[in-house]
Amino acid sequence: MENNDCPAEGLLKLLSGKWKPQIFLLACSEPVRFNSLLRQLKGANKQSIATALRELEENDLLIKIVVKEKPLHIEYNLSEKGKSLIPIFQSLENI
Amino acid sequence: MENNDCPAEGLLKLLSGKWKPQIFLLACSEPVRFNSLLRQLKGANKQSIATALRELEENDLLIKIVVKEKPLHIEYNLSEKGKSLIPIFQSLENI
DNA sequence: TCAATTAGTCAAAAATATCTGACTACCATT
DNA sequence: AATGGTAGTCAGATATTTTTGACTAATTGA
Repeated sequence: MENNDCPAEGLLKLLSGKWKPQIFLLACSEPVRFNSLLRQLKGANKQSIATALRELEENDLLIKIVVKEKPLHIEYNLSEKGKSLIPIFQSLENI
Repeated sequence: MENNDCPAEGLLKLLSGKWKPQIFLLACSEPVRFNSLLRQLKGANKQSIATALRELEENDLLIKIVVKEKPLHIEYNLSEKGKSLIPIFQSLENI
């Protein structure tokens, strides 16, 4: 079922979910967190956010980090691969 | 239901369908046609191709042209907006 | 100790997207 | 007149995505 004819298709699919573009955008400015996203993204639900974060992490756009501080929590940081997408997204905005 | 927070989201959604990336890729090298796509894209069906072409046209990535030649037919050409996406797609390929 | 916050999982329902098969309509060839 | 190619449309079925609500489990603050 794999189709590698279109080289950009993988990236496109990866960012095509209902919430992923917004999560990615937020992750561009600062590390994102599960419950925080749930509050920020109006209309989103746990399941969808969990799935989006997992898939973004599996595809190395985000890096999951357990922060051992005050209120022990988990952060998702933009990876180097993720950062390399930023200028591409910016050029998309002006079309 | 509209969400304009993420400026690249529209483009992303527009190219997120099952067949659109492949159709767009083909349209980059030459004008595409309905029945021709139906033969080239293994597993695709009329309905999906018709929908993809319509949406790509509605969003000004493709331009529908009735060619009044030998076997009267319809061509979908890449628009200027569509052409401006090519370098962006190329940069996506190398990530 | 109780309540809230953290970050989830799970199964089932609802909403979307895609596919199938039948049908239309025009034109050209046999 | 029948066949095949052009480019679709339509309704209904199937498949995929997303949502809902209940639940878990560890940590924190009062």
